[in-house]
Amino acid sequence: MSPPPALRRAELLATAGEVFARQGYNATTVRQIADAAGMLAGSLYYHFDSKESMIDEILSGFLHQLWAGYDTVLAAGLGPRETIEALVVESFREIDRHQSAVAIYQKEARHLSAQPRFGYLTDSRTKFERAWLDTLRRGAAAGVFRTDLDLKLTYRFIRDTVWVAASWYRPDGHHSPDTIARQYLSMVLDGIATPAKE
Amino acid sequence: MSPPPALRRAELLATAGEVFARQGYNATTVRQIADAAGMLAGSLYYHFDSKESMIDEILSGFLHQLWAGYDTVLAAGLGPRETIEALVVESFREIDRHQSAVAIYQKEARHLSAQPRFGYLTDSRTKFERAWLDTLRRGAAAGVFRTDLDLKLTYRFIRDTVWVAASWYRPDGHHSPDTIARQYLSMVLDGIATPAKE
Amino acid sequence: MSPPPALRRAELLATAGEVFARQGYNATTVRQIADAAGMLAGSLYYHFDSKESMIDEILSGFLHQLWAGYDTVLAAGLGPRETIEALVVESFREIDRHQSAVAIYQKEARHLSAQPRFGYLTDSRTKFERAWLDTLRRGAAAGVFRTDLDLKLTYRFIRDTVWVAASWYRPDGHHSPDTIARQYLSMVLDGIATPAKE
Amino acid sequence: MSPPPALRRAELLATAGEVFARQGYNATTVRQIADAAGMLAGSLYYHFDSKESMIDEILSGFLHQLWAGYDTVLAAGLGPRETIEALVVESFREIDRHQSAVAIYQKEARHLSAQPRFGYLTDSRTKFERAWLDTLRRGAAAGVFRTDLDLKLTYRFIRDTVWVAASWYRPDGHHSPDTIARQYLSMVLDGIATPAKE
DNA sequence: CATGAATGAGACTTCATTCAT
DNA sequence: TATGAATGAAGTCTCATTCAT
Repeated sequence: MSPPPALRRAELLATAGEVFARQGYNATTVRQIADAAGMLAGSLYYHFDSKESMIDEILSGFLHQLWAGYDTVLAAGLGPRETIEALVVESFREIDRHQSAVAIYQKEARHLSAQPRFGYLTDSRTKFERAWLDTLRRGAAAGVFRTDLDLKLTYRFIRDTVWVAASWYRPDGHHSPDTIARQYLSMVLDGIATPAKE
Repeated sequence: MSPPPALRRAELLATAGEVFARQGYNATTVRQIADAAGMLAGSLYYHFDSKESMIDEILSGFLHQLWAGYDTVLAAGLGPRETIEALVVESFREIDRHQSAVAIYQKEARHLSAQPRFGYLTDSRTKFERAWLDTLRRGAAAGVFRTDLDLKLTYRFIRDTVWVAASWYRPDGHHSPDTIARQYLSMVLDGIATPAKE
Repeated sequence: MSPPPALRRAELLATAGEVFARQGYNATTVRQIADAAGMLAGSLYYHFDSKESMIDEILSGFLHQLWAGYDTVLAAGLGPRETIEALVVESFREIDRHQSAVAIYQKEARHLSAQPRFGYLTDSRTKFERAWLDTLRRGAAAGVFRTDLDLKLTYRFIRDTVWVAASWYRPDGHHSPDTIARQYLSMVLDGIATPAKE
Repeated sequence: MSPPPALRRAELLATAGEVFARQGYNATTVRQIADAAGMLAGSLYYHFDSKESMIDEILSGFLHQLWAGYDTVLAAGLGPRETIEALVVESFREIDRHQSAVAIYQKEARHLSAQPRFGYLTDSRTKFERAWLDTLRRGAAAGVFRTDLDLKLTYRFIRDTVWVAASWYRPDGHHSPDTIARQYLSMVLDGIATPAKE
C-alpha cells in the first residue's frame, strides 16, 4: 500500500530539506536529493515542478507555521517582557520542528529574496522586525528593558542569538527546546533588563 | 604605472571576496568575479589557480590575522573577564577589517572543511573553541561568571552573537567596531556575569 | 525498441575508438565523439564518467582479450618456433578485431602509462616482453633461431613489425589477418632476400 | 655574449622537439616549451610565429636532411640489394641525428598532413614509397629478393621495421646507429630463423 | 509512478596568442 | 629580447530539466 500523495510529498520535502541544509541549496544537485529519496533524478519531477519549487515549499511552509505561532503570541496581549519570553520560546520550538528549514532560511534567504517568487521572504522579514522592535520599544518605554542601548542593535543581538542556534542545534541533545530557550532567555534578559533595585 | 603584483592580487581577492560574500561561493561564477574586476574570466587564471584557491586565500588570510590578534590577547595574562572583553573587541575589529571574509566563513566553512585542503578551518575552529571555553571556565571558577549556565551553551551564545554581526555590519554605519563591541559586551556580560550583590 | 545498455555502451566505445584512432586522443574533442554518435556532448556523460574513462575502457578491454588469446597460446606447450608463429597469428587476429584500440595503444600508451590509473599498461607491457623474450631465448637455445643476433633487438624488431601493422591495416583489404600473418612470419623468419647459393 | 640568432633558434627548436616527442604535439603547451627553454611563454613569440611553425620547422628541417641523404644513395647507381642496405643505414643515421623529429613525425604526420601547410609531408611520403618500392621491384626482378611476397606488404614491413625503432632508440645505448642498421638488415634480409638444412 | 536516456545551457578551466613596457 | 598581464576561443564536464516508455 503506497502512502497518500500528500504524505509522500512531505517526506520528499523533508529529505530535500535535510540535503539542502547540509550542503547548501546551490551545492545540492537534484540527483543527490533523488538518491536520498531512493529514486532517480527525473522521477522527482513527477512530484515537483523544479528544484526551486522544493525550496520554495520548504521555506513558505516553515514561515507559515512560524507566523501562526508568533501571531498567537502577539495577539495574547502580554506585557513586553512576557512577549519577548514567549517569542523566544516559540522560536526555539520552531527551530526544533523545522530544523533544516531554519538552517536553509539562514543561509539562502538573503539571495533568494532578490527573486520575485520569493518576495514573501522580504515581507516576512519586515513583519518580523516590526514585531520584535515594537515589543522592545514598548519594554524600554515601560522601563522593563534598559534604555541605554541602541534598539536596533538590541534587536539584531537577540534575533541572531536565537536563530543561529539552528546551525548547531541537534534534537537528540540533552536539552529540549524549552530548556534551551529558558537558558537563552536567562542570558539575554539579565543583560537587557534593568538591573534589580537594591 | 601598474600596481605591484602583491597589491594587484590583494585587490582581486577583495573583489572576489565581496562577490562571494554577497552571493555565496557556489552561486558565484568566475565570470561575475572577472566582471567585477574588469577583466575576462580566463584572465583570472593568470593570477589564481582556481576559484577554490581564491576562497582559500581569502579565508586563510583572514584566519591568519585573526589569530595574530587573538594570540596577542591570550598571551597578555589578563583576567577572564578582561580576556573576554578583549577578545570581543578584537573580534569586532576583525569583522570590520575582513567583513566579507567573515561573512564567507560563516556561510561556507562548514561544507568546505570536509575537503582536506581546508583542514585548517577545522583546526582553527577547535583552537577557537578551546580559547573561549577555557576563558569562560576560568571565569566561572573565579566567580566572575555565573555558574548556573551550561558552559557549552554559553560559549555558543557568545560566539554566534558576536560573529553573526558580520552579516549585517556595514562599516559606513554610525558605529565604530569598538562602539559596537562595547554595546555587545554590555549586553552579553551583564547577562553572564554574576549579578551584582545587594 | 532500444538496445540493451551493454550493447549501447559498446557501440559508443566503438565510435569513440574510431575517432581517437583517427585523430589522436588529445586532438579529439568530446563533441566530435558525440557528433559521431549522434548525440550532444553532454549526453555522453550519462554513459561515461569522462573522456579518460572512455579510452581506459577501450584499452583495458582490448588488453583483456589480447591476453586471453596469448595465454591460451603460451599454455599450449608448443615449441619456440611454433609459439612465435602462433603469437604472431594471434596478434594479427587481435589487430583485426580491435583495430582502433591497437592504433590508440600504439600512439597513447606511453604517455598514458605515467598516470596511476593506467598502470595496467605498464604491467601488460612487462608481461608482454617477458612472454616474447622467453620464447625467443628458448628458440635460440634450441637452435631454431639464430644466435648471432642481439635478443632484445630481435624482440623489438618482431614486436614493432607486427603491431605497427595496425596503423595501415584495413579489414576490407584483400588479405585476411591470417594471410597477412603468414606473410609476415615468412619475412620475419626467413628474410626477404633469396637465400645465397653456396 | 649571447649566441648568434640562428644558433639560439636551433637550440629552441631542439628543446621544443624534445618536449613534443615526449608528450605529443597537442599535449604539449607552449608554456612547457618555454619552461624547458628558461623563458616565459610569451617570449617564444619573438622567435617563432606560432606553435605550429615550430613543429613545421622541426619536421621540414628533418625531411630536408633525410632527402639529402636518400638522394645521394639513390643517385649512386647501386644494385637493388646494396641500395636497400644503404637506405637502411642512412635511415638509422637520420634517426640518430633527428631522434625527436622522427618520433614527432611518426606520431603527428598523419593528422598534420591534412592541413595545406603540411602538404610536403604527403609529398615526401609519396616520394619515399616510390623510392623503396622501385628498389624492391628491381630486386625482385633481378632475383635478389624473393618473388613470392606481396610487394606492398614487404615495403610496409621494412619501412615500419626501420622507422619505429626511433620510438625506443636512445643514442647513449651500446649500439651505434650503424651497428643497429647492420643487425636490422641481417634480420630483414635473412630472417631470424636458422636456415633449414637441405 | 518511476526509469533511462537525452538535451542544452552554462560552469570552470586551459591555452595559444598579443602587446605595451 | 624578454616580461607580465590580458584576451578570447575552445574544451571538459555538470546539472536541471524533459519525455517516451
